[in-house]
Amino acid sequence: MRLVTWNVNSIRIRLDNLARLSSEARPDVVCLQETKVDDASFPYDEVRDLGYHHVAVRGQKGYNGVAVLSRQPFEAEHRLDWWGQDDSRHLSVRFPNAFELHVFYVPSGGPTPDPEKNEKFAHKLGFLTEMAQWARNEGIAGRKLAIVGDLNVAPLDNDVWNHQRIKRQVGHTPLECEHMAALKDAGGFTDVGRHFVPAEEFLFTWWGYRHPQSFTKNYGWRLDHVWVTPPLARHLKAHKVESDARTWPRPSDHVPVTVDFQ
DNA sequence: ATGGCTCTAACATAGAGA
Repeated sequence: MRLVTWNVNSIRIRLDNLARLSSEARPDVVCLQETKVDDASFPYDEVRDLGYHHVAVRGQKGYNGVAVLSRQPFEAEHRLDWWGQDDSRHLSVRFPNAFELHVFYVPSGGPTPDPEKNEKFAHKLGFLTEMAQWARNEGIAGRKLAIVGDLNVAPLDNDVWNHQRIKRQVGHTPLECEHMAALKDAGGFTDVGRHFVPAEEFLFTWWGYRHPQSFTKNYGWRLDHVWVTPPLARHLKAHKVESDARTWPRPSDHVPVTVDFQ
């Protein structure tokens, strides 16, 4: 089966791009972040027309929002709150006789990498800390499970285009990278991107809008992740960052990440 | 140090993204 995670930066604006991805990559399951739409206004008919008849959404007006689109049915759906906030940053589903899938949209963290001065950064660190506690307390490492989504941290040196320049910026600070390492350890996770692409090579999933040449100059970051527990890691088959999607008309600043399981 | 650009809400411009 083929799984995709993608921060679409508004599902309603990105429907044509979703249709193109659906046609070209033929994913079985699509996990979305930043849908930016409340559940009543979600474009159910449009995604059903693409073949995704089983849909779980957790959205809100204007901000955040996650969703799972699937060609096959899933059994159960859960929503967890983090940092005491019901703000549409997590949704999970269970595929029968297969695995649990948890979709996350981790807070971006605001501009200043200091939790004393910036409540958004404190929120981000608290969110990542609670994820690690959850992974440990719930025995995640022993379950057949994947966490996917925009984790908003580029954890390794070659997950950004210039480590020395960016290591003081939110999303790539040593403190955030330590929180990611603790989460990875707590769940016994395999970082699927780095399972297939050596840490010596650049690997990016996000190119900002603000620099018009960011994609052509490859000023990228790896913010979007698929992490799997040991029982699921045995089934990994392939991985691809769909970088071409950044050149499509009206692109999201994030591109889809595809993982194949056998 | 700041802004670049894109999206939403809502109707001019401000907030958020990272």
